[in-house]
Amino acid sequence: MDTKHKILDEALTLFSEWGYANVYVNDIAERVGIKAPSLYKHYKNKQAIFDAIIDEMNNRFMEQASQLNINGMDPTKDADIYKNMNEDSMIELGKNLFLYYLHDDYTKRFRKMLTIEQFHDKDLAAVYQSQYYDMPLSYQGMLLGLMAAQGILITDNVPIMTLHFYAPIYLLLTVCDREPKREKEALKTLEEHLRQFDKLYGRSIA
Amino acid sequence: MDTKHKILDEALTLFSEWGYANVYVNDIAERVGIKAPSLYKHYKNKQAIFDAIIDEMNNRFMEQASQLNINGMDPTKDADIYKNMNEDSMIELGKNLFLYYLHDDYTKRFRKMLTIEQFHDKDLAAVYQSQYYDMPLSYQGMLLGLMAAQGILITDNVPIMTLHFYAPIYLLLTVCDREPKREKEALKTLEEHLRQFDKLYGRSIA
DNA sequence: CTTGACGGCTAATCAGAATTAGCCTATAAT
DNA sequence: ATTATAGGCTAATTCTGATTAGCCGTCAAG
Repeated sequence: MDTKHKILDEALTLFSEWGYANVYVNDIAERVGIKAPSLYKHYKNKQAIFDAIIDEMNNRFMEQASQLNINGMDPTKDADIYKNMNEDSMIELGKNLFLYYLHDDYTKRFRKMLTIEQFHDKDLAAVYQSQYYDMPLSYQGMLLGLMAAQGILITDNVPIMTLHFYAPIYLLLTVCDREPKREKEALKTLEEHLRQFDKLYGRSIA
Repeated sequence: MDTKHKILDEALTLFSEWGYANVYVNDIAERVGIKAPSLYKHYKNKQAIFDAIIDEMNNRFMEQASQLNINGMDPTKDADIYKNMNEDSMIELGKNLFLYYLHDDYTKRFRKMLTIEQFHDKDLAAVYQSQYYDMPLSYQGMLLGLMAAQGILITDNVPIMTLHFYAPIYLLLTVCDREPKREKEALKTLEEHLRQFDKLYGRSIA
């Protein structure tokens, strides 16, 4: 990886753990394996490093969103993927979602950084809201809605059902971000949550 | 309020919005209405202010916990309070919990500060975990468990039912912390969540 | 071969924020 | 009345961390 990019990478790691203000350009340089002044050959200043990270994130999220939209717009694609959905699809969806959020290194660091910086930056708050509230609810709402349409799940209120699906996942995620050692426990709880969710909304109860 | 305490109060306000490192002793002093050096008549240094806030919080939480414990230990007290519980009790419990967390000024500021500082301080992470995961689940688990014992709620897994009750409340709380303007929307969602929860677990379904 | 851009380094410099020194006033206890 | 203390102020001082200056080696393009 070229230095310029390694700087962003290491900076993100540090920012996500300590917050912007607690990280010194020196720390970043050290991890990159150069001296602090050399950073300035690549970025105008510390703030520019932060901004570049945000930019990169925006790009990634934009890609991600456009992909979702394309699928959302194209019923054949959806049908293709979800034509043989069943109860297990839902459980898979939950587990995959959780594990992706939890283990994807970039996502994880970015989420933690957002968590730390959200309150003093409106834009970051908005990004957080979008990534961890609005988009998950609407995207998963679409999937669960499909399942409901097929009678796999039963409800008269898809958004709230989606909330019931997602909120525990989110809560467990924050637990693991805070104390990774609780991951095993969280995974067990996740399993139980999904099984119970299936009992509550699955056709088994009808 | 005496100066010494006002310092803690204003510092907490600032820390909860900007994080420890982004707040200057000058800012605190200004809000208190004194000059920065005067702060040092009350606290050894900036860190001591932070520590005093944590101390105060520990005391409050300890009190709170001991009260819960006393109730938990004393079945007559519980019976007294919860003998005529019904579906509405559960809805009340949810709304009160949410509104208390959301509007209690001290709680709110402290929660936001914890959110910001949690990742670089094991102790704070533990406090957060306790206050917003373990304790709510165990305390509400007790209450919902009582309701289940009385047949008001039906489940074979009280902990997961409690998670289903609490996780959406927590998620909506974080939404409001981030963007208070979404409070109305969140309250509406909360209502729907609780009604749906009642449908899913209440005896109406049995 | 030689030159200029790139990216590294050391040694300043700058800026800003925490903290200390030392003084002053009010007040409460002797 | 005297004095000790609490708590405020202004004016340093100190510390720390970001940034700049200026030097140097490498290497690719001409």
